[in-house]
Amino acid sequence: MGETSKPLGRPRSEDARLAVLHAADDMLVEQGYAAMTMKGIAERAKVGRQTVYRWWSSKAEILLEASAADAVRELTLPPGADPEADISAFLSALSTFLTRSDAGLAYRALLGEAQHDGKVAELVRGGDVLGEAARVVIRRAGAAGAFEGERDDALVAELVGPLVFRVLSGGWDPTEGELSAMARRFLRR
Amino acid sequence: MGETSKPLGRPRSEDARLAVLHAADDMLVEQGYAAMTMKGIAERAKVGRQTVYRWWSSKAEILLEASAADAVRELTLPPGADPEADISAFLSALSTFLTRSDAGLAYRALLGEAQHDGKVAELVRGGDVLGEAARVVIRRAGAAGAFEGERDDALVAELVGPLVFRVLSGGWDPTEGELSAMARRFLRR
DNA sequence: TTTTTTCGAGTCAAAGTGTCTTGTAATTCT
DNA sequence: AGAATTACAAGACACTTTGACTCGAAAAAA
Repeated sequence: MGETSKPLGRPRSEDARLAVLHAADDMLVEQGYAAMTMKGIAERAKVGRQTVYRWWSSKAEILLEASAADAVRELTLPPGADPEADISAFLSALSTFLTRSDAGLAYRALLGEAQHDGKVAELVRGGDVLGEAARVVIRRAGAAGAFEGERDDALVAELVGPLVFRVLSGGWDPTEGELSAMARRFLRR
Repeated sequence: MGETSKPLGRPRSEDARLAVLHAADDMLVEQGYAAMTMKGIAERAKVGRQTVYRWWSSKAEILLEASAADAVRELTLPPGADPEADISAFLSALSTFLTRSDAGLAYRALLGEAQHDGKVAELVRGGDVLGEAARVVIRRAGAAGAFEGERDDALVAELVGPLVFRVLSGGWDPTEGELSAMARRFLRR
């Protein structure tokens, strides 16, 4: 059962796939989420409209695929010297991601859309980008045995919740000092 | 300069205003944010389309006005017996607000929209409903002198951030036990 | 009574939606 | 080689929303 036979017919065009992904990313950055349309993406990517609808059913899906890989890359860091430096570096990366990176812009757009679109909510729940990255850092900091008997999700929320909340609700751009204060507070618990 | 003379012309109809607000609220609950349209709201409120556009420029603005008052009411609680009970009760109210109340549904929709619409972002920043309510509770708990020299915004984010993050990113519905654990953690810092 | 502003109702062009059609290209199966 | 299958770009199609606009009527101050 290891090998699936090659599917019939003309294979999917990787060129077309990438063109759509890049067009979506560019349009989000240049014109904003509201101005993004399926029609506009198809035209910009020089791709048939049906080709877009065949593989994605909404602009949210396109955006998710376009940004997920970048998000993971930007939030995956080498281990720091000590737990405080490690956590602090992660919060700093998260802050930059949320406020400055294209992928972060897409993440916020998606999280936003998830609040009033059930399908997007499932997508976001499924590809839990932030959570994955945060868990790695938390485990590293807790290797010595702290955080015993605490739910993973609760810890993730404790770590990223305050920062994410401030960015989402106010467009706040934190200083390094505030970030390391947050890191210290998280570790003393 | 205390008194402004009465404006000329036909006064704004309070009936029309309320009809629009109620129509928007009902449509959000019954059909969801995506299905809400300016046209639909006007028709349901039995109001001219121009009347809607004259006073509000987007469905987000209507929703904000429709839910702001309710939100404040639902999140304003009588003081509790002790700080822990007080904070715990607030988190419980916040959780119910976010996951079950109509106004909370509107709040999440607005916070979502703010992520990809600058105008909505300013509206949300301006009418900082959650922050106002949280500050009251925090001040009450800190009356004895805790939390000295800490920025208000930081404290608000510490208190509500983890809960809000979990609801926004996963539609999570917390138990009473988890809420009081969060309250205790917030007070021991 | 005149002026000013709002009211409900509706028209209109522009744009997006998602499906469908047409003709062509790429790949596997017989 | 030829048939079957699937993807491709281009665009037609009916439907909907948008936001500016027009119309005549109504409500209040000057």
